[in-house]
Formats: sequence, structure tokens, C-alpha cells
Amino acid sequence: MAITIKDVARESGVNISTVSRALNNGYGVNPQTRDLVVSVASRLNYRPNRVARGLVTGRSHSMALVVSDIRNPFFAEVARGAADAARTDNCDLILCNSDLDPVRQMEYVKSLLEKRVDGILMNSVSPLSAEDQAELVECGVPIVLLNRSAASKAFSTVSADNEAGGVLAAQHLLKLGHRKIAHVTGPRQHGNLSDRTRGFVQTLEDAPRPVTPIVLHGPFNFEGGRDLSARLLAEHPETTAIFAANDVMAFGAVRTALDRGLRIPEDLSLIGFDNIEFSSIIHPPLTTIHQPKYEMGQAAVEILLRLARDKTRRTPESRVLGVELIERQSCGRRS
Amino acid sequence: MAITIKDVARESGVNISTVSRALNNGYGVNPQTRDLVVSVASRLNYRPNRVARGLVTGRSHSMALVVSDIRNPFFAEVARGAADAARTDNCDLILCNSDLDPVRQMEYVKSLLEKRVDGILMNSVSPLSAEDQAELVECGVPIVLLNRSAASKAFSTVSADNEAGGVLAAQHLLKLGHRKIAHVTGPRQHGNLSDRTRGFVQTLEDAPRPVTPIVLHGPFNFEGGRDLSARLLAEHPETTAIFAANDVMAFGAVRTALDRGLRIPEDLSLIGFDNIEFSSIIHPPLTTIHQPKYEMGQAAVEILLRLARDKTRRTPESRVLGVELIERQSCGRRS
DNA sequence: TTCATAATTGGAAACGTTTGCGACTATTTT
DNA sequence: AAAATAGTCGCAAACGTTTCCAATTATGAA
Repeated sequence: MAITIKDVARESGVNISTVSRALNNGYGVNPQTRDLVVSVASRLNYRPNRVARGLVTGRSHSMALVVSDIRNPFFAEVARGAADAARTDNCDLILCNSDLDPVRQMEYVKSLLEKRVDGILMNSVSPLSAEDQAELVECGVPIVLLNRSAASKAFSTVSADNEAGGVLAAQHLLKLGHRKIAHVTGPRQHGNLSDRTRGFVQTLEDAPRPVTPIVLHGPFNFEGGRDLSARLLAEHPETTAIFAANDVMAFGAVRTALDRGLRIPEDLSLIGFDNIEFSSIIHPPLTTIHQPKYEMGQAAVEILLRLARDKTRRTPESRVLGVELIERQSCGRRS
Repeated sequence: MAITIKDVARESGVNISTVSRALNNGYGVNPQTRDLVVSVASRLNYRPNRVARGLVTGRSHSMALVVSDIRNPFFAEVARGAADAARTDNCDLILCNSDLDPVRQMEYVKSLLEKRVDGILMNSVSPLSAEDQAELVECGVPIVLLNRSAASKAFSTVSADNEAGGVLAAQHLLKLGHRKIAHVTGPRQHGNLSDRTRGFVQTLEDAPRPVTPIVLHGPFNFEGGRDLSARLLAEHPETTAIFAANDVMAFGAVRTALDRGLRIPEDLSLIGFDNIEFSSIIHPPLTTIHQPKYEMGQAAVEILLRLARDKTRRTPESRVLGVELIERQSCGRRS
């Protein structure tokens, strides 16, 4: 059996309450007995039982991260930021994959509530029914949503400045002299994607010499990028630049370009969004809009930590983090 | 405050022990009162406090995954498999990133022990000192190591059949008629890498017309693959095929080939190891040895789960999972 | 020296469960 | 009809902490 606070108390000839005080804050206990207790504890190799502590303090010192799939490099990066931030407060991070399945997501949340997690960082609540969402805001545990700034005001949110990213992409293409511009993106109802699209389209239309881009919606993945850009180039071969709503869709566009014998960036310019690691590895290295993924995870648990401490006034907090244009070699100049 | 078993007991007019029995196994309690209790519990929206339960049962229903970095796609896939397997037993998965730093790794482990996790799935113990390793085997919590079959017999292990993967790669290249073959891999002391190397080299040397490959060691990442193959091709331009010890190194070799104006697979054949998602996305799609990453994560927590249940005879268990050649378009025929 | 005060410690309740044991009732057996 | 048995259920201890409160001791001021 593991050794407990009682063993330490017996061995040092004091009461367990003294042991507890000596080992925790150390305040209000005689330095001598404190030293004694500490030495006995380390000699016995005592490790406090954190679940017992959690029972009385009400804090479990764990956070949860509910994403659609950790295999998505975007979420992996967020997870790393979140885990590192949690570690600074001795919290650990529970990983849940929902595949955006509402049932699974609620199952996870309920299980997490039973575990009394101190906070939950969630990918999305949009697939959830209104009742489920209401239950989430009522359940009492702090929740922050990722990249869902448009969602209910009841939740805290952390997101990248998606609209600004769209603007950056448009400006870059404009500056390079492009006039035949297209945009391939995910499903229409996708909140932060439409922010990107809005910033992009608006900027093109507000330009001194306005451009109206072609916008295509489809699956938010490699195949979507590949197929959408194939359709696009078949119908509009005059297109000189494509802005993809994320890097993986851009990779799909690269594949299509290669299949059609187009050179990048000579024949076709490509710009992505996310700046995942493989954007710099692929050929040609992809010009893209950098999202501060690691920092988003970090910021999210910082908010969660704050909310967990102030059990009183828990006003939701929202942060939007800046994005950045990363120029690599997939965009070329047009006269 | 959250509502507890006492509230349910009071509301249904029975003792808390009856509530507990009714809600758990349900055995030994009158079907009528059972139904009553269940309905009251759901009406009050009662959620059992799992930390209180954990305190008495001694099981926390959580597992931990300690990897070097979740951003490595290999580990992300393992994590997904582990999380899914854990979910089947209502366990959840705590994610820890060690960066292979021994200090951080031990900190994490100690923290996990305090949390009374039911098991730990670990990337590696090799950076740990002998005392630390001894402490791990002594601590009483089941541990399974990933891809470290050569490690101490005291731990359970799950690994891919690395040697067979090396054999497969060699056979494939031989079959395509290659005679000038090289192998770029990670640092020399890396256990499972040397398994791959051994299988590869042995097979080439044992062939009817034996081949002695050039073997280069370097950093186990993109830059390593890029630089090693650059050096290789500078010194041995006659090389027609390279086996990289993982896909990311292979991507580095692709970059080098492109830089030198070599076509893949016409001028240079490439074969990787891992079969991460981007292997099929990159151009040309990479021929590689598939590791069952998801299944490895799954198998690991299955072992952990079994070990957690049988607190008695805890004999370490080892499983090695098969690998598979995935033929894509980065390897060509030589006459 | 005496009293007030501060510092240190112990006792015990509490956190929310599970579970062994005994008591009581209903059912069956002889 | 009495005894044995099975089915229900309540009581209370236990899990390992933290923390409030009271008790004791040491310290300083008057």
C-alpha cells in the first residue's frame, strides 16, 4: 500500500494536520517541526494523494481539451500550447477526440464534469443542440471555445484574427499584380472560415481596381482542395492565384496544379492559411497566413486558470490573436 | 453546489448506500426501489463525483500518455488510438510532453503518480538514469513503453516490427533492380532505428547478388534527411535509391533531390518509414513502410487496462505489431 | 510577576463515495 | 407452524486529505 500522511505523522510524532500544514504552505508551523516533517516525508518517499486532496479542495488540477481529432496538426499544436500552459500551474491536460460527433462530445463533457475538471477547452459547440449548449453554460465549469468568436456570448473564446488573415492574403495577391483570383474554402456555415472569406473578398472588392474573386465551398480537407481547384481550373483556366482556407486544402490545390502540368508559382500562385509544419516542407514551400496555434492553446488555459481561481465573478473573456503573412515560394508576380 | 448522493437518497427516502447500489451494479436491491432511485437521480440530474469514488476504489480511471511531442504526427496517431481505447473503459487520457528531457519526464511521472493514474504509456525511458528507471518499476503503476522492445524486461512494451520493416524496404528495392543503395537514419544509439537498419542491411547483404549499402547517421528530422542525402549524393552521385528511417527524413531527401534537379522516381528512388498522413499528400506520393500507429496506441492501453484490473500477478506483456509496405510513386525500376 | 497576545499544535469534521456487516422482512422448506 | 433461507436495506467505517476551531505553549508588554 502507498504510504500516507498518517505514516508521516506517526513517524515524526505529530498530528496529520501539522504534516499537512508543514508540507503545503508551511505557514503557522514551527520551522523546526517543519524541517523534521519535510525530512521524514522525503525519507519515507511520501507522495500526497491528489485525489483525496481534490475531494476536499474541490479542485482537481486538471483541464480538458476536446478537439475533433488530435491528428489534425492544427490541434496538435494547440494541444501542445495548452499542455505547457497547464503545466505551469501543475495542472494536467485530458485529451478527448469528438470527431465533431455531438453525442460523443456530450458524453465526454459529462464524464469530465464527473471528474470535476477545472475547465474545458473546446473546439466547437456548433454541432450541439440548443439544450446541450444551455446545459454547458449552466454546468458551472469554465469553458473556452477555440476559434468560435461568433458563438454564444456565454462562453469565453480564443481565436485568431481570421478576418485580418483574409485581408492579408488579399493584399499580398493584389500587390503581386493578380487580377484573376479564386478562393477555395470549407462548408458555408463554418464560422471562422466565413471570417477569412469576408476579409479576403471585401479587400479585393475595395481595392483601387476592384477584383471579384470566385469562391468555392467544399470539404475542408486535402480532397476538397484538390477537387475544388480542379473544377475551378477547368471552368476558369485564366485563374492566376488561389487562396485556400487552410494549408491542407492548399496542398490539394498543389496536387491539382501538378496534375494539370502547371508550375507553381510561375503559372499559378497559391496561398494557404494556418502555417502548419508541412507548409515549409512541401515543394514549393507554401506562402501562408500564420495562426498562433501554440499561443492560442496557451491563452485558452490561461483564461481557464483564471476562471478556475475566481469562483466568484466569472465573466467570460475573449481574446483574438494576431495573424501574420509568411512569404515563401508559392506566390509569384503578375504584370 | 453540485448535488450529491445524499440529495438523491433524501429525495427517494432511502439510504445513500442503497442509492449507490441502485446506480452502480444494481444487484441486491429491489427492482422497484431501483427504478425509483434511478428516476429521482435523473430528475435531479445527479452526476456521481468520480474523485470521491476514486478515493475509495483506488482507481482513478485515467491513463497517461507521455510522449516527446504531440506535434509529431506519429505520436498524434498513437494518442488517438490510445484515447479511443481508453474511452471504451470509461478512462480518459492525460497528455504529457517531455521533449525527452529526463527532468521533465520524471516530474510528470511523479505528478501522475500523485494523481493515482491507472497506467502510463511512455515514449521512452532511455534518457532516464538507472535510479529513475528503478523508481519507475518500483512505483507500482503499470507502465508500457512504446517502440522500445530492447528496453528493460521490467516494462511492458508495444512496438512495430522494425526489423521486418527494414527487410521489406530492402526486398522492394532489390526487386526493382537497384544496386546502388543508401540508407539515411537517425543517431546511432537509437534502439528501434537500429532494428530497421539491421533488417535492411542484412537483407541486402544476404541477397543472391549481395549489395552493401551506404549508411549515414544524423538528426532524426527533415533537416537530417535533407543534409544527409545532400552529402550522400555529393559523394556518391551514382546512388539510385535511398531508404530513409522515417518519412520526415524522406521528405528532406525529396527536397535535396529537387534542389539537385533530380527527378523522383526516374533518377532517384525513395522509400520512407511510418506512413504518416503527409506521405500520400507530398509529391510524388511516398512509398513507405506502414507502422500501425493507431493500433499501437490501442494495444498499449489494452495492456494497461488489463494490468490495472489484475492487481495481483502483473507480469509485463510485450506485443510487436506487423508492418506493411505501402507502394506509392517514389520508387522506380532499375535494369 | 502577571496578563495579554501571538505562535504552534491537536482534535475533529468534512469532502462524496463504496462496501462489509448486521438487521429486518418475506419466502420457502420441513 | 416453526425453522431455514433469501432478499432488501440501513448503519457505519473507510479512503486520504484539508481546514476550522480550540487548546496549549511560548513570547512580549506592563
